[in-house]
Amino acid sequence: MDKKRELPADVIEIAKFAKALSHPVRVYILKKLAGMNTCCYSGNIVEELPIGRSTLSQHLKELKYAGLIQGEIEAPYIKYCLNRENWENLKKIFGDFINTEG
Amino acid sequence: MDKKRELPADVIEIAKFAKALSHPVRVYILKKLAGMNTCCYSGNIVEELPIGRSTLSQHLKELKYAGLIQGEIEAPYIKYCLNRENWENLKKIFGDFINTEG
DNA sequence: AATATATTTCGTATTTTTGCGAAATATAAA
DNA sequence: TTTATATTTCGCAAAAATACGAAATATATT
Repeated sequence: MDKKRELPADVIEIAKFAKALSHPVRVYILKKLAGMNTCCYSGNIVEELPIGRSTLSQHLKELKYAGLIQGEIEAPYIKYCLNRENWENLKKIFGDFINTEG
Repeated sequence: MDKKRELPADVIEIAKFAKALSHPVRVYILKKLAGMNTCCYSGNIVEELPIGRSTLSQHLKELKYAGLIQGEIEAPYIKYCLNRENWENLKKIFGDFINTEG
């Protein structure tokens, strides 16, 4: 029987990505960006959702922090795109997790 | 351009499952249960992790609430097992999500 | 330089999550 | 029936997440 220990790194990584996906607004944004093979603007997203601009901004910030999206200035807009590299990483991590087998 | 609307049901469902996975202790438990093709006891889990018994109990409660595990009394223990049906559901939901394409 | 537009940051309030120890519960064993 | 064991629930405190409007920032246009 294993003794008390820290949680394994892969488990922590799964939880970190899951946390980024734990709010429907963030899932919506990621799904949109992964679905369109293009990018989008904060202003367009906020028109589709029942939240304010500053709230959206916070969700975008969290997705940036998780490395899942990136913003590029295209003044006066900011164009948000999926971070393909980390998105692939998330796919791998989650793919492995849901295929956990005995 | 779409007008402000509620978030789609599938997006909400993804976020709900992601929330259940947003804490490493809960990921650890699910991974363990999905990996072993068997069940386990609260007492065995708590010995492996750096958290107290009542804290673990709360995490188990959340996983139960999310429908991902179920407990069966096997006095004086409680045997926790994966809820295979909902686990399959999570696999499908997440599988579809990570395969979101343009 | 002044104005208009898009977005973020700040300050704040509310709610939710996380964690713990003590007490309660339930049941097996003596 | 008493005692011991496993787990949960309760009560609480601290931290994090969520949301908003007002103000700040940055930059294009006039």
